[in-house]
Amino acid sequence: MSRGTVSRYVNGERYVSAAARESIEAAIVKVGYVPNTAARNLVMQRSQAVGFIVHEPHALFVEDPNIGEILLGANTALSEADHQMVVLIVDSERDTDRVARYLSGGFVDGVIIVSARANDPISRVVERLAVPAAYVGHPPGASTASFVIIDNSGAARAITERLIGTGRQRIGMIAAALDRDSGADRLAGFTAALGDRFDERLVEAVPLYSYSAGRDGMQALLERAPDIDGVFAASDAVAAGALEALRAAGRRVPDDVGVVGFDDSAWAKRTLPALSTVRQPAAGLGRQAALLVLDQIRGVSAPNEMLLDSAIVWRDSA
Amino acid sequence: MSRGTVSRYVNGERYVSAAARESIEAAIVKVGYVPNTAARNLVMQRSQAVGFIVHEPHALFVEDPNIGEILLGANTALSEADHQMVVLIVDSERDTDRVARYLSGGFVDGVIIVSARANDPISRVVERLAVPAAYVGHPPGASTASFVIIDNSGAARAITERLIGTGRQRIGMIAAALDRDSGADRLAGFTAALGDRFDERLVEAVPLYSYSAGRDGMQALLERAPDIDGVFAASDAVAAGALEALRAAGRRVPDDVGVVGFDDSAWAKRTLPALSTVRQPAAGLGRQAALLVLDQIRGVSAPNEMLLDSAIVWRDSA
DNA sequence: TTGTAAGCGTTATCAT
DNA sequence: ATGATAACGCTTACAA
Repeated sequence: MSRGTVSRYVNGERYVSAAARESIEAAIVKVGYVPNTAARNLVMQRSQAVGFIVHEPHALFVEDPNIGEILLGANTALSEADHQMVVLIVDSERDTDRVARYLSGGFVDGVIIVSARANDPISRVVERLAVPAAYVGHPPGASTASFVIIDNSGAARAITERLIGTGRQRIGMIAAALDRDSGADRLAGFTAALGDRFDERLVEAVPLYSYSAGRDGMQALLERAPDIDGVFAASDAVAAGALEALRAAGRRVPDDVGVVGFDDSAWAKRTLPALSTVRQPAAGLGRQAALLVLDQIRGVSAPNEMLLDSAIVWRDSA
Repeated sequence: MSRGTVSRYVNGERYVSAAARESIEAAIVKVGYVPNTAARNLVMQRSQAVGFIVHEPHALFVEDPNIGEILLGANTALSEADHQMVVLIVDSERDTDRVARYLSGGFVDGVIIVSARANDPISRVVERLAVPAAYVGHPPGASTASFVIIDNSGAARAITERLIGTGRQRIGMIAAALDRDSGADRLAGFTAALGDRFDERLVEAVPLYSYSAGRDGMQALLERAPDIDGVFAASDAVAAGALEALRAAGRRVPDDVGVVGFDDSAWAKRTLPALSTVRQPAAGLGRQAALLVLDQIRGVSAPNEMLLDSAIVWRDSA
């Protein structure tokens, strides 16, 4: 039998006689044949794989439960579409170059990108190669890629308003990651909610959505404005850190100061007191991003955008 | 110029004249040429990529900081060796099959496997294909692969002994993941440390290294043995859950009951009180696993094993 | 120093 | 229903 026949058999096409089928099966076990997908990809010009690019600062990747959730959501959707998700971690300059080469190598038919920053080299490569792409969050620059977002600004505004509603007078914010749209938008929502009452001395900007940044930020806020009685932390991890600083300073939560977070991640239910926060559909973000790339890969649709709902969860911290 | 010359230029070999170099460079920018790595791999028979296979129950992948740390450690080492790390997530039956196909496709030159369970289909594929492999933890079955471990049993024994040393009389354990070597070994160490004083009614087995499993396990233990005054939780997440149950039951930690964990993950420093625990060199495990596969890929050495040190960290919970 | 040509393991298009 | 044969985009002798 010829390679052609074997190929047909392996791909389950019709027109393979029982006799051929049998001898092929025998040969396969005898030789221990496994199809070489790389060769197939070369001729097929597709890989049935989608990259998931994570470009987070070290600490955050480890402690942010959101990204794990997004990852799993994306994997589920890709798996259902019989695509392999390969996650690529960008943790250094070298990584950037290598990942760029990987993408041009035709190893993936599309990519999902989380937390890209303005002027991200990876984004530029993706755009130049015209690889189907979907961002979780706003794409940097004037990209033509798809993206999924939540209304960070609106949600921040809503939760701040509820904080106001509980009678807090001196409300501050620990703003994080202002170089990303999510961070900037949350601050914008906070500002909008406060209106006239906004006092810039009550906002402390920290670099990362991290526990330690939250602790430090709260400390700074307490020094600058000891009369603070409410704080919106840009994420649950930040809020958890703030809680520690508050505790160290002898302030009771929510009695002396109310605090609210953002994400409804694993942190939220496990801090003491449990956090009032914004629920973010992390797995849904991943899933939708996956569906958006798949659409582009299939040529079904042009790049598209999508807004997912978030909701306020009221617990004990405010 | 011919393909051959271009190939030589691209791979930075010698014997390329200045004239040729120039016209090639011009052509490259003009056409926007990017090498197709898939084609190169096909002829070279290697991919310069190493798979990192994660096969964790859903919840754990999201909330276990260890795995993130291992991932990052491995990525650093692979990156230094100019290899692309691709992480493959196994979260369903379909995933298993797809990942197996991916491996046979020649997309990776080797694999790092975390938390494989006995009789793992992925492990069988890896073995059959004779892909260079390194496990973090003991490989299941009589594998010929490399692996990196810590002395789970010895560390468990040591921390239990220190718990005894603080005068606790009724010491129990929340044992987790007994179907994995790490879980089983920690229980063995605990048992050994207690010797005659071991009371099987004081150990509660839970399925996962998770917060909720810890909460439930502690509850069960409190019901069965209200006089318990010390507990070794199989991981920090489990310990954190146990702390919640203890708090709910009105027990003070460490006054009424001392608790110790395992891992020294992000949990440990952030629970109240902070956890006494075993420090596990998570990033180091990842790094060493990477080096072990790289060695095999280069044919430098046969499969090998490696033991990394752990240490006890004494904080406030016991 | 450069060009030529074989070959990597598949799929796809033809004849047969 | 099956066998040739030409791609796919690259590396690598070997010849020029």
